[in-house]
Amino acid sequence: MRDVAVVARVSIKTVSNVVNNHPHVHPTTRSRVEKAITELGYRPNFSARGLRSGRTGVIGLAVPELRQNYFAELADAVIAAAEKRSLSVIVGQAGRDRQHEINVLANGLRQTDGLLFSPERLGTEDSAMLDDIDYPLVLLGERIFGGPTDHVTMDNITAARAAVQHLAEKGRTRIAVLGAHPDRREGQLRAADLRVRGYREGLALAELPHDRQLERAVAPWHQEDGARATNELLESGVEFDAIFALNDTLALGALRALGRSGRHIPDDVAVIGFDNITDGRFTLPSLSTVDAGRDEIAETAVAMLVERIDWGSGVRRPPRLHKAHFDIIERESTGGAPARPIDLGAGAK
Amino acid sequence: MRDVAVVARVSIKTVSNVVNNHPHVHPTTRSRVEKAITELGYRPNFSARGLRSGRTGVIGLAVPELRQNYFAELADAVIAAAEKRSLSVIVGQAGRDRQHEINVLANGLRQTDGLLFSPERLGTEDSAMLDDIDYPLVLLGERIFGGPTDHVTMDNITAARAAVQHLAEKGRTRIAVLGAHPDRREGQLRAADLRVRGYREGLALAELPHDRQLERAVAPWHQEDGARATNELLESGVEFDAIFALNDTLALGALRALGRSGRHIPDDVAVIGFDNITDGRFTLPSLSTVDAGRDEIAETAVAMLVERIDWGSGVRRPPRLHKAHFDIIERESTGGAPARPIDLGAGAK
DNA sequence: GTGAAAGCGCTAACAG
DNA sequence: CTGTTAGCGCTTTCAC
Repeated sequence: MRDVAVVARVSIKTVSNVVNNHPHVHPTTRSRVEKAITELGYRPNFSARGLRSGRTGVIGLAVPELRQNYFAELADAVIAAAEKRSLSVIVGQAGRDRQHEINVLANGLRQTDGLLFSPERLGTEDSAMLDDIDYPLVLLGERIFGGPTDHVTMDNITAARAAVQHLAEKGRTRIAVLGAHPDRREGQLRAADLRVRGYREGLALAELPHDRQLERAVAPWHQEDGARATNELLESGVEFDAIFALNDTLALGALRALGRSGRHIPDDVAVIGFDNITDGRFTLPSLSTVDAGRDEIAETAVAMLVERIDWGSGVRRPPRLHKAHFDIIERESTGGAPARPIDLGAGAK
Repeated sequence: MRDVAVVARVSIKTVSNVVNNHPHVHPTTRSRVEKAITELGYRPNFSARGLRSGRTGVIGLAVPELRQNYFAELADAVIAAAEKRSLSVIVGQAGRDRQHEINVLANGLRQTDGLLFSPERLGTEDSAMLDDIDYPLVLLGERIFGGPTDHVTMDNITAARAAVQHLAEKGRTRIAVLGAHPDRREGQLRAADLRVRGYREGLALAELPHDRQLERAVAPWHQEDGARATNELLESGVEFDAIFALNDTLALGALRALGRSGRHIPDDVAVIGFDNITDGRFTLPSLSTVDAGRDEIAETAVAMLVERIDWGSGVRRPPRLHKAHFDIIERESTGGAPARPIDLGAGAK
């Protein structure tokens, strides 16, 4: 910067003004400085800028694993939302073990102004940690009650209820659920627990009996786990005519297992997932699902985080909760018609 | 840091030594400093450290779009490889338009020590840009000849040839290829162009005729594009008994379109993709594919980038090229047996 | 409109 | 083993 100043025969301050698009710089001076900048190939040092301003212009996003399509799409949306605000995003994967998540939550991601955190293994028992957080934080996807932290999530219970109701309206009476958490304890509020609760409420509303055998614990929520759980369900001999998978990835596994077992979807078994990942549009049959408002979640979360950052650590602000809208997307796996024109195969009857 | 020093009654330097795990610090002093650190909740400022050292400890990864599963899995692998070296990763999505890619390439990602760049829209005509790059850069996934830049890629031609040979060995003679680049010009070396070249070579080796009508231009490489192209192929009336999709995502779209048209896979049409994304293991039928060595690519690329960073901008080092190993993965879509035990459905015949 | 000087938090160099 | 000093590149006063 000093070199630029020398070449342009101005002071360092003026160079700074030009770089930061400050008003009140004489056009002639400005162009002279700009010329010097290109000439010397000058590029501002953001570390230094950050040192001065206390801001890095970078936010962190911690997800369990990017290879789960939902989180990849979420990251996509978060990065896009951040870019609109000239922020970049450091992405961390913390879901592989609990300790890793604890470390991330305790320290944030280095070099960032704040963190969007989507926990996988932390639960209500860890909510005490939240009191010690001294950096801007917004939690995604789950509600840990009583915490002092902003949350962006959706109404898991109501959405799950709606999914079950959708199946019930299709005349299904033996609805299995895939993805309950293996060690379910009272008071937990993981997405899995909330959705199972919604499932039960949905059954009750539809006046369907609740059969424990139809509640299948599955973790993690990968495709192979969905396939395995479906196979177990088939082998168990329990009757069922629908599956509600607690996320789309599980549902894709279920689709495969059902297909291989010779079951017809949706005639023998209807399937609905949760998340509305892109893949679900192009399976055969295409996958009905709950659209969980991913883009709204990303946009809101980034906006909230930016506000927290701008407020600084001075005033304590009350925690906020945003619940994104959801939608039931009916596709072929629950009897919906194929979408036109793209995913309707030629010659389809 | 000064506060910590005061509380621990040592100098700032000693605090620094403790924080950086320097040797030659008296255990007593160390513990006193550590106590002060927790007491005050001190956390080092990485901007300042970066300012001093000229390093940020952050690398950039620019991919076209994270929502394409291949890139999500690549990002996953890159982040994991970076974490092993205590680096974090800023992920940018630059593939939406060409100008965006040019900007990223020209400037790198701010706040980073170097960039891993997987271009989507840039081609050989842009290779001149590479001469002006003044930061550590490693290109992923495509070879732009003659550049001064490190590349990590795979042998697209040979791999594509092997895929075609695999189909030929299965007795297929009318092999369509999905995903050729729409404006194909000579001298281009995009993955699409190289793979088409491999396709042609594979046909020649198998002594199969080359039919231009079986070469389908498709862009971008999303599932819907694969489905659409397959429908067009079906409607065109051209005979074919196999599809080689230039990536798995296209192949998934093809699987759906073929299924809806009533074609049986692999009996009527065999399908092979490219990339070995996780989804391909759980479709019905599961998808044969070319494993493109994603993890090897990520690991090598990060290692190369770290070397470039360590070398500094002083000496000009010659560009390096690493080609990852590839494998043909035979699954059901080309007649392979289902994998045991997970994705074999119960009751499968 | 522009310049001069101070200082953000840290580490490297050197001294003790 | 520990302390002192200087300076990384930038922005922010405050003068002019």
